[in-house]
Amino acid sequence: MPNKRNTLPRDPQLQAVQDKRKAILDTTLRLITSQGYHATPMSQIAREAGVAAGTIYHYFPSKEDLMSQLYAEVKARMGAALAEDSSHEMSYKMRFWIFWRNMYNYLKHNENDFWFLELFAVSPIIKAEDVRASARHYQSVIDFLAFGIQKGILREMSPNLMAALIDGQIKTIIRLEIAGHETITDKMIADVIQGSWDMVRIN
Amino acid sequence: MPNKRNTLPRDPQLQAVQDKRKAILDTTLRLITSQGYHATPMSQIAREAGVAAGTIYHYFPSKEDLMSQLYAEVKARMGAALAEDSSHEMSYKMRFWIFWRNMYNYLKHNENDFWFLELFAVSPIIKAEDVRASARHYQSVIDFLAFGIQKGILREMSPNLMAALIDGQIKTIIRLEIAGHETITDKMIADVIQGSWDMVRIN
DNA sequence: TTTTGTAAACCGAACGTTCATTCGGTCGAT
DNA sequence: ATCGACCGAATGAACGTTCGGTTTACAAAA
Repeated sequence: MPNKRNTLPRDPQLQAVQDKRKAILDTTLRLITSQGYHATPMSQIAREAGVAAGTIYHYFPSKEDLMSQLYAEVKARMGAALAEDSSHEMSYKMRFWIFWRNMYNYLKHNENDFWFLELFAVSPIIKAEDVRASARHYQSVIDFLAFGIQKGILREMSPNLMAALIDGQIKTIIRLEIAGHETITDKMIADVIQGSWDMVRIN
Repeated sequence: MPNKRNTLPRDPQLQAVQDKRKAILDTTLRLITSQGYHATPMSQIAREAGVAAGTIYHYFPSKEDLMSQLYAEVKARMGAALAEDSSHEMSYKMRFWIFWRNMYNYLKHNENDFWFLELFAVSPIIKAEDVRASARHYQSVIDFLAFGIQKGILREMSPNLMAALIDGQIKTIIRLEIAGHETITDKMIADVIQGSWDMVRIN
């Protein structure tokens, strides 16, 4: 592969470029989740990210596109977190349990990511196309559920429906936990995991 | 009770007043759910509701307050729908089933209400105070679940957690159904109800 | 090594638009 | 004659985006 285009740029410059871009994305995530979309002006993002307003437009063509790219990054981060510590050598139930815990732990310890996804799951700002494009990060989970059905471990049910139901349960308990109206004990978490499992497995 | 203040105003006038207020609320609900908050100007609400912009401010002090009042009305509507056709003479499981179906049917046949609640459940526009104030409409459900626990029918679990989990499951399946990516059969609905029931009952 | 060329990164004041809200006034009912 | 309902043009603030100019990075030329 003598193709020169594959040569990586020098480190310091790449780093600097990523720093600004990252600062903008991080600041946007923080402000949007605490203030909402329409209450977060570009000028504030610029100020708190330590860049000029015009600089944002060097990296992102518009506010809307900034949101789309941020959405994609957050989705990718969570997709990566999902697969951790899972191996094909474990029992099926064990792998199910690990997927569940990975998603739960990730969302619980990344509240901004959680709220951002919640906000934009229902918002007309993120286009259906962006949502579809990000779905690929979760294909491994869908495949895992389909495999379980095929092996006769899980009930005959659409894997997408299954995934959505489990996703809903995890997000429900995290919402309660973050809201703080309810103290969530480890036993409650265990109960909900067991509930998820009982919901999809063949009895 | 000779108190004159309890006398109802004459019908035609009251009707007229309610018509404008209702037209504003209905139009707001329709536009917000299809366009989002920040993309729905007061001028458009006024135009499509058939009133002048200034008139909205005769009924609502601000856009934000208009949202709060609309939120309260939608919550109250759904709370009322929940209790229908339920009677203390039925079996516990039957009443559980009816609550579930009532909420499911209501949200499925009132998509605008559903999306509005979804939008504002996570939006900073609706204040925590409004959310808390609307919770009373669902007290009957919480009481019903607490009663089931006390009778030894349901698992020892916080009724609020139970209610949130079931609420989450209903909304999850409706989201899938409205999105249309997944064809939801009656059997799938029955499966999910059964799943909800298995999740909370003592086996 | 030093100078020069140049293109990308960056800045922030300025622009044009849009929006929530106001207000002076009209209308209709009593 | 009075008062609340209602109107819609006007207002002023806030916003997303643009743009002319400055700085920085780096390599080719001297």
